[in-house]
Amino acid sequence: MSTLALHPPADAPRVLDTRHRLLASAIRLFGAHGFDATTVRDIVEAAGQNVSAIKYHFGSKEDLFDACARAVADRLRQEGAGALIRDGAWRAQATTPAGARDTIRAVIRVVLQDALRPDRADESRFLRREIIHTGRRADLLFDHVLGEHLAFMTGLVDMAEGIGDPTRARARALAIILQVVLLLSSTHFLALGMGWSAASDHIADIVDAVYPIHQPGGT
Amino acid sequence: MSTLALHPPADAPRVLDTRHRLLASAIRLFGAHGFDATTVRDIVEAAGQNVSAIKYHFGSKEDLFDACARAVADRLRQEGAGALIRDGAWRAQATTPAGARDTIRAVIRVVLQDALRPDRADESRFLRREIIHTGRRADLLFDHVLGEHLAFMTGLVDMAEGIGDPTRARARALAIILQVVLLLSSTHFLALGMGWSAASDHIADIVDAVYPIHQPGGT
DNA sequence: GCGCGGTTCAAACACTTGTTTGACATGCGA
DNA sequence: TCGCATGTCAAACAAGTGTTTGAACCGCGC
Repeated sequence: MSTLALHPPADAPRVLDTRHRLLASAIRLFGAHGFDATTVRDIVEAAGQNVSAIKYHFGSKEDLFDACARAVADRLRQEGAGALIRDGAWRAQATTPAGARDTIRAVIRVVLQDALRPDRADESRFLRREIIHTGRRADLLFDHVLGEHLAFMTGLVDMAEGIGDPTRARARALAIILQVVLLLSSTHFLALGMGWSAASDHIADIVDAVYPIHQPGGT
Repeated sequence: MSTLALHPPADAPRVLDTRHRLLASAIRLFGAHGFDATTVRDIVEAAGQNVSAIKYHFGSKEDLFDACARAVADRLRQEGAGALIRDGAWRAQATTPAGARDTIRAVIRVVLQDALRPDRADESRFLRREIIHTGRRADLLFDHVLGEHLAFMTGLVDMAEGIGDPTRARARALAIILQVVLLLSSTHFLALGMGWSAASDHIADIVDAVYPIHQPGGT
């Protein structure tokens, strides 16, 4: 069972364990199938709990979903790609266009690897589904997670491509991020179009597709 | 009411009219909210019909959805961007890297405009949702619509960027197509990230973001 | 042991879902 | 006009949904 993620409670009073098991199961199932297609009975069964535990601990199915969104935002911000992005080392090597280009490719690679880590896959999928599907808490996840990525990528793209115009740089950064988000999520499309069964086997290829070394302009 | 799309029946026996109204409403609602979130009562109410009309004319909700997928595939293949792509004129100007780059941008622009046409918006949204969400007939729509786009774009990208390797060119083309698909669909994300309320107002900006003139390699 | 707040449980509730039913309306040839 | 196939309709059905209920259980201070 892979429900052990999400702050494994060390001291763990019984009630906290129940809450965490419910949250982990809900994040996994909401992320995999969406809000409507996930039933509260699926969630409690996966967590080994009773239906009424949701009302008792969270209030309702919607409240549970909100708690999932907040938990995902907190975790990805503190431990996920967000933390890597805030690492100052990236900016040091992005002071020239060529350096910024290498940095963009490195960042994309790190984000891909991080999103595919088994202990982050559930939260990452939840985030992507909210973004792609415009879920009910997409705004929260954008404010707490994606917004930071977008600002960071905007600076890199501006330097790498010498854009100058902030709006254009921002749009370009958004397009790059959306590519990563969708390429990670549309596994069926990757299989149909490329014959790739798992994105994790083709991280380098995806980096090349999203931000190629050989640019349209030359070689 | 905008349910008048999709082969407005000229001769129109009563039964065909009913079928078409149901199909049009179903495509619109399935595309807007997805299979699970759309109820048969929503569909028949929008079409001004009775619940049992679905069983009588299509068999079941799933069969109705299949009919929608086939109708969307047929229409977009014959009249949508697919027909534009098969136009031989594109290839004539794509015999040099610079010409191919211009062609790619022109194709993206045409695809965007076509997808946003009021009389194609419903089918386009249905297609995008199936692709993004890996719906139950994503394979059919890929085979009949997207596959053609991918092959066409692969050739253009290969020429434009001098890639050579067919797999890399295909992956790059896939990434470009997915960008367009997602940028068209994630209106909420466009609003949060860019402050753009409607994609139709920013087609030129989106083309620049997906396939910029100024390339990473230099200005 | 006793009582009590916090927690869990099986069962039931109210509602929506896709589907089915049987009656009714319509058009058309004999 | 009759018979009949074709469409349509309101009503009901069975299953699944989120939610609520009231009793039982647990751990702890007294």
